[in-house]
Amino acid sequence: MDAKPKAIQTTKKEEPKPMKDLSYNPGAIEKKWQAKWEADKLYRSVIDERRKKHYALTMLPYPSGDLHIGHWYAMTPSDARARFKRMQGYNVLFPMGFDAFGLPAEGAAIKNNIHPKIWTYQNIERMRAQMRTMGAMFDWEREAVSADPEYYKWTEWFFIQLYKHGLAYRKKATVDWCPKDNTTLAREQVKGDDRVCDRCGTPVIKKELEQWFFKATKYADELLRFDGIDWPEFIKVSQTNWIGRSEGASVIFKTVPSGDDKAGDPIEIFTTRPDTLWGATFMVMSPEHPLVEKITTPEHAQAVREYKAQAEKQTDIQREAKDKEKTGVFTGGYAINPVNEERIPIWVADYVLMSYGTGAIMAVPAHDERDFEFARKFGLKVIPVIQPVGASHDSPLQGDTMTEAYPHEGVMINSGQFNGTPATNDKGMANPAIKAVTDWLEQKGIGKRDVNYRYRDWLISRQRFWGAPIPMVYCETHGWNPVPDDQLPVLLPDDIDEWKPTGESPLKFHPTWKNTTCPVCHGPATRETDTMDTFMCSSWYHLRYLSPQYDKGPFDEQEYNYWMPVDTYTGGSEHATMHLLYTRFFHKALRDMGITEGNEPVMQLRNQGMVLAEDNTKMSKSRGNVVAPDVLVKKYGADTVRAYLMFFARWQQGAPWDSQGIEGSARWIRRVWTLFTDPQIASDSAGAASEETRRNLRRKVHQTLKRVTRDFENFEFNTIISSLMELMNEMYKAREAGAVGTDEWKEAQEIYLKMMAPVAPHIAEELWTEHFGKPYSIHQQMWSSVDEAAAKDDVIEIPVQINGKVRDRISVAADAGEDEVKAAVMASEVIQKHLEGKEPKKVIVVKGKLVSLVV
RNA sequence: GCCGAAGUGGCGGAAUAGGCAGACGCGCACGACUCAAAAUCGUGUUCCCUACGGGAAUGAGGGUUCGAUUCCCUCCUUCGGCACCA
Repeated sequence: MDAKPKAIQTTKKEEPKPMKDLSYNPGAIEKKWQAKWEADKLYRSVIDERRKKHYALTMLPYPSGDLHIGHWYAMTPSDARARFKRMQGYNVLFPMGFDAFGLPAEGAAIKNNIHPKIWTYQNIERMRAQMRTMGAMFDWEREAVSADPEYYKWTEWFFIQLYKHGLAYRKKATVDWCPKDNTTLAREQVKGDDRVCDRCGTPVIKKELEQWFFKATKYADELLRFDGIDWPEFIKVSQTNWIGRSEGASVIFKTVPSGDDKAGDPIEIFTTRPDTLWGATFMVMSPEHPLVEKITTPEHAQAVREYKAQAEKQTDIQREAKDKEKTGVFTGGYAINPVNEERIPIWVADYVLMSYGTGAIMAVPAHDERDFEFARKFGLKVIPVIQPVGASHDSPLQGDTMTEAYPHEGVMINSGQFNGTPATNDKGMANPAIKAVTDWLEQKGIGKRDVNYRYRDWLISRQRFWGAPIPMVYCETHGWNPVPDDQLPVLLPDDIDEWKPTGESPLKFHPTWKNTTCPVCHGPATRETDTMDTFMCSSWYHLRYLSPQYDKGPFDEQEYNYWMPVDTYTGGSEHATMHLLYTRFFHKALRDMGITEGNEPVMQLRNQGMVLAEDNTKMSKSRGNVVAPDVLVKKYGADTVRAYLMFFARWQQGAPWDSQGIEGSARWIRRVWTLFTDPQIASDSAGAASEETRRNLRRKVHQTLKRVTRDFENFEFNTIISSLMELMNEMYKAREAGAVGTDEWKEAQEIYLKMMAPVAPHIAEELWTEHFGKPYSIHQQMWSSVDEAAAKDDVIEIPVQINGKVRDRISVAADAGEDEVKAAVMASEVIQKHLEGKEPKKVIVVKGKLVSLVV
């Protein structure tokens, strides 16, 4: 039959009827569905006690102005997983908001003379619109913006709660100061060897200032425990390193009285090696140690004064440089080693830091590299007290001839009744020598078990405008008092016009803002003009999402009880020791104040990697290598951008962008479209498929479903896409074999679209609803379950190895018994050829996997 | 120096209970369609050799095993955390 005349005839007759547009037009489809989903409140999450909840959280962005590809990389795979969870039947909460306080807004204020609030809210509006193009299932009714007064009212309230519970306090301290951002920083926000500001990369300097702190160190031990939470190993390790717990003992050394007013002040030291006490041949104090002056004898006063002065002048980087030669001066004073009554000299040296331990140490040169270097330079005594095992006969350690310290395991010597006790490389009380000596010290009352941390309290004062005000008031007579709750929030003024950074908060220079009355006596008082670290705002945003309009408290308890804790949290790993540590501290502090429950806010944490530029460097505006998602969405559609971001790298690792690579994902989306919409397919040899074709199709579908389900669970997005591509390729082949129209084909289509829905929500909806006429919405469908029987292979091809080398492949029934398989192997000509008539010594049959012959 | 993660084709990567290394995609090559190009479709693509066959290969070396990308030991490289922290 000739089809051509017929076709011409049809066209003529049916001309008035417009042809359905069958080409894939992502721009139109995506806009259409985004509008409908929003109008229908498809992604509104409300408490439903009958269903299991799933709180999926992704880190909220700073409204810097434009959504970049990194935001997409963080958010769209997280969205896909949240969608998957939803299809699995969970009641999913997936909120979004803005971390809206922060420095760049002030930078813009200075540059463009625009109020930070205006700049910030303009950016938020722009980014919201950009985010809508992602087609994510954000519940916008739960949006929270940390710069909204309704939000920061509660940030202030939390501060007051912490203050009232003794967890917020003010003290004068040597603090880190960024000279570019003109503000103090928390220790976590100073990074790297060169101690630079985390935000701007400028090296920080030290300043002596009175600031507000949160008592995070109270939770040091608890923060080291990660019980019951599924967090990446390296985040836990980073936090553990940061907290830096070391176990040891504190010991009190009495000083030798040598003048009228120096009647033997005791000096406390901390050591992790109390087992080496007998080897302590001198003491070293930090130049800042308060007892230095008292201990120093008149003859040494001049030298000590000079040394202190030069130490003060040096920066931390100079002082803490590891290759720096040791310096120090003798004070003229002596201490008594409490374990053997030896008189030992007391020195001052800057290698001992006032900020750690007690600012004074016992020096054991034989077993500590730093002390050894110091002792050799200044000719101080070296007494070994740990002898390496085995070395004792031929070359025992000797104080005079040692060339380096011996900080390793051995046996105690020169240590009285402890001689012979084995000292291992174990730290703390796991070391028998340390344990024995510490127990003895406690018995004798000389010292006690002690623990020291690197971790410091969180400095939260910032000398900046655009942050939540610290709600404290100072009165000459009543000191510091919190602003009464009914006066919260302390609002930021709109009428500010001087932004120049001066090193003090712009609020200080506002003519009236700081003037208020004392909450106690109602007399004149002044407000704190510093604002809070923005990490304070982000420590609790996951709670504000629960009820952003709630005004009786920071959150609605009912919402809390249903949704918390966060089930999965996704975001960048650069926050390992900042936000992710602060938020844990915050939750524990709130728990102790009776505000939250449970020990941890976040159960499962996963970090995405970074999308690098095509030249393998970090994307930056100055390099001009930034990939703009808006342009990509316009060219390919959001579904393709989403798919490519999930496909192009291991999500938790990241990779350089590849502008050609995205074509592969675009092709996949288009080929799916064609496969499901091409009218030719429906007519071509439909229904003629053999039993085998249909069985194979169904098997592939269920095998894919199994893998995709598993990979979604494990955040392995790249293999989800490749499995879907593979199945699509199979379906094209099945189409050629006439599978279209069969029950297996229909099932394949349905499962395919459901698997695709979390990845590419728009095209999946369009095909599901418009082309197959299935009930709207695909995003409210249940995830299909795997038919294990269908997924099972019935005939498998297995390799046959001879001495570990694959020589042939044979086809056997999947459930074939060992004898059957063996027979099939022996029947192979190739195998017989390789055996050369020999009988295999051993035949290993691994069911369903392979056969291995040993000759 | 201590702690952690990772090293697989030209590239991103797959192989998730020790069992066919290189799935899927990019790129490249060839072919079909086209006047031509793009798009699309098809075929091939780890390396080496005397090439319908054979050998080597998952950072390097060793070990366990019939069999190791996978487990164990030593080392190298890259990335991240800590570091004069007593």
